[in-house]
Amino acid sequence: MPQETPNVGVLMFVAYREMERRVLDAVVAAGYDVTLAQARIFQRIGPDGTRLVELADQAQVTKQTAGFLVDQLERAGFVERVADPTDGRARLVRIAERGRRAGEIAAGVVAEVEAEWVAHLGKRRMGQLRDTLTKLREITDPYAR
Amino acid sequence: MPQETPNVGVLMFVAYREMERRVLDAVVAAGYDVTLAQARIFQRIGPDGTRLVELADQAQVTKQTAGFLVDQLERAGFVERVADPTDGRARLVRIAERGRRAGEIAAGVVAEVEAEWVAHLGKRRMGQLRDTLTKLREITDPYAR
DNA sequence: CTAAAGTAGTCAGCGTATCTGACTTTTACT
DNA sequence: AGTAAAAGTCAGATACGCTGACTACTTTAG
Repeated sequence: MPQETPNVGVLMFVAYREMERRVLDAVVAAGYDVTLAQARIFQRIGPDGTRLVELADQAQVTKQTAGFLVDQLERAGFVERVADPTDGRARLVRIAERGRRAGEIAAGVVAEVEAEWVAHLGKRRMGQLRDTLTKLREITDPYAR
Repeated sequence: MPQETPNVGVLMFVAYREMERRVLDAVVAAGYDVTLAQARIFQRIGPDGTRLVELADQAQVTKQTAGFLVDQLERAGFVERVADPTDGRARLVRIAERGRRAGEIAAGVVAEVEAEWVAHLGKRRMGQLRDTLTKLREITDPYAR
């Protein structure tokens, strides 16, 4: 679909990609050696831990892939696996201390990039953008929390 | 960066991913066997053909990776390589007949998904979204055409 | 007008990410 | 109790993407 005026999806991709690149670069530069795929999984872990299959669904990869990435994150000390008290089959992937520190750096960069966007778009349009995307999520994200 | 209220980047990713998945599924279902990575390159090819390095830059992969994917697209008959008349070092990747047909299917699905978004958001907000993202592209896409 | 520097693209080798399919263990339903 | 479903793992295969090194052509500077 070659086009001079990219569709809305592509426009979102471009901006997203910029955010992702900036965040990952900063986290890696801070000495937390994490890959893009690992970060995409890590990002989805909830405050009380999340099951592997849920992470897989949300990141849109198979559970095998998610398991593979969680293995790496665990070996690097970013996450830990604990038994799920409510279901003997399941285990919860939880953010560990080192992961928390890396997450804080990431959050800082996210705030920084968003501030740049506000500076370029203006506060009003940035607010609209966030609201519209949140609304759009209702029909595009089956795993909306 | 686990969070209940995802940042704007993640929100864009979710919607983008939905669009991408829908388009790719439709194209593959129509018998055009193309992978995600191939589609991301293909999508960037301009109407008069585009150089490999440009495709690589825009898709944010190395030129080797882009070359690898263009090889596959060429073998499958989606694109063709022609010499660049203005520069003997370069060749232009151009969309071939089969690619054009696949691109038409993709464009149809894009229109369909966008129509769903308009139905959910309203015409006004969809217009704002497009405008805002286009504006945002000024600072997030160094390769904006 | 030639030497140096830069750009387009390819080749080779490697590691990461992702998939499909098959299996184990534990729930949940009837 | 007995079967179906769900969570997770194991094994094997493929696709993707990277770095480094190379060739060929073009541009620039002296």
